[in-house]
Amino acid sequence: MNDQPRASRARADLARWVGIDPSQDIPRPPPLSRPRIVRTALRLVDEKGLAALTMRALATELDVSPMALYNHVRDKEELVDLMVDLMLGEVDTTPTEGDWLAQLRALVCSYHRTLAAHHHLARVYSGRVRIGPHGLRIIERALELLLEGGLSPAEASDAFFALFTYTAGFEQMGHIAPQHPSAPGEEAEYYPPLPPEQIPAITTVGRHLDGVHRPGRFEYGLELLLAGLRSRAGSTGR
Amino acid sequence: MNDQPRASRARADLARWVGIDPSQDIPRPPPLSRPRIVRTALRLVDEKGLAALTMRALATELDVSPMALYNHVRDKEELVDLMVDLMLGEVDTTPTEGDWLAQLRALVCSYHRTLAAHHHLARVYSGRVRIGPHGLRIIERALELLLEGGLSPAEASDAFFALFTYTAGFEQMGHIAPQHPSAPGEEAEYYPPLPPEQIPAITTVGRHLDGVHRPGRFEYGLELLLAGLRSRAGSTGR
DNA sequence: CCCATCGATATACGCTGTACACATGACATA
DNA sequence: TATGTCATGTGTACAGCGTATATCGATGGG
Repeated sequence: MNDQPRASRARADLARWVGIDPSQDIPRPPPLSRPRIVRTALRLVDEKGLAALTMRALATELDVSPMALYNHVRDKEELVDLMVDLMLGEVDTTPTEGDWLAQLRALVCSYHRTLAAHHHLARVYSGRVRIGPHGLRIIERALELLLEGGLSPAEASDAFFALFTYTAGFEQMGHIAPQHPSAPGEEAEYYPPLPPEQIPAITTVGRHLDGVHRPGRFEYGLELLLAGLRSRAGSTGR
Repeated sequence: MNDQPRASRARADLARWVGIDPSQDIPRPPPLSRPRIVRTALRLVDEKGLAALTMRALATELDVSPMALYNHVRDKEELVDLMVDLMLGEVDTTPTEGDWLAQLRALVCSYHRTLAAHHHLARVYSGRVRIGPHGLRIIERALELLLEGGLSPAEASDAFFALFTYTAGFEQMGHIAPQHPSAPGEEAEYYPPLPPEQIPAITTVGRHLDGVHRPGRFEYGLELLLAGLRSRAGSTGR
């Protein structure tokens, strides 16, 4: 005996245990592969947060030994890069109707929606990440539209950064809770709360500050940027 | 013997070793305190990067046992929050000359310069961080100026987020190196490089894409946002 | 003078990423 | 059919992490 791989033997044992014929094929999990690893990792992070992404936890999820992952992925950093590019594959870059500005708005909104859908991963998404094919496709599309709008290459580059760093930064910024957390006294405060008269503007704005994710808040900043771009599009650029 | 604390005994031993009178006072390190811990941690991160911030390394830097830190700081997360607020203390919020837009520009630029000066820490700076007194002061000043500009509380809040998430996102975004890293072949590529004809817009823009930190790039996006705000300032808001 | 208290220490635990040596099963070749 | 070869999965081990816990030592008040 002992002539079976561990996994299939375990599956047969399980079959015997629950009382079904172990010789009949228990549906075996699909073989380990780079895409399956990355997909599973992304699902794991989406569901349980970034801290839950552990090589051990991921291996368990895939019913495999931790070190097996390293046959397909150099290290955890590469895994994260691949996850980011997988996520970016969800951004819709197909041309839509409308002028270049409308299409740019659609592109950036799709980018934003994608980051929001994977906000745990978005929090780690920064320039450190290697650009993959999907990221490249997004950049290509954005620059194409900016050039179509008449911007010079230098200005198109600046505009691209403005749009996409705003979007990434927006999704990274969490909740603002300057004073009392929702359950007062539950978490001890590092800082003594300030009386309202010392922060009149904050007091005036009040609840409007709560939460980045108020609907329309992202679009507000985006429209500011796009309006600026429209007004510059005709001019000669730098 | 053994009636001296370890540190001072070690200092006396050192004095004897180098041949000076151990009874005369070797300048003793300042006592451990919360501000000193946070200052040292910030210096450590600035010099060696975020990964170098280890409770053990920080303790060594302070010539103290690792666990001693926990008498002054709840855990590493609180330490980072305190570091962020210490950093934000460098942002200049004093009123300057000029109208509200000019002052807002000055404020955001100071914020940006501060983040750039501590770019390692800036990379971790996100909304998860508790807002401390210095952060609060910056928010207060920004909202004050936006309200002075005639924006409604709701719009002032949106504008605040637009400006500061753009800035934070900008500083978080690192270098873009979609194709070959500077030393080709040095790092293995995850992704096969694409031929230029598949990415014409990127090819056209070319070297302008390199690096977020091109001088003036941050200001370009900032001016887009400010121009949008100016044009909205007169209107009734939402 | 003694004891309480508070800060620093030493030790230890569970967790992480991953290096290394080995096992195994599939396949090319003879 | 027998035999290497090689890719892929396993088991073990290690250094380093944050930090819980117990202990120790100096110091200030009764």
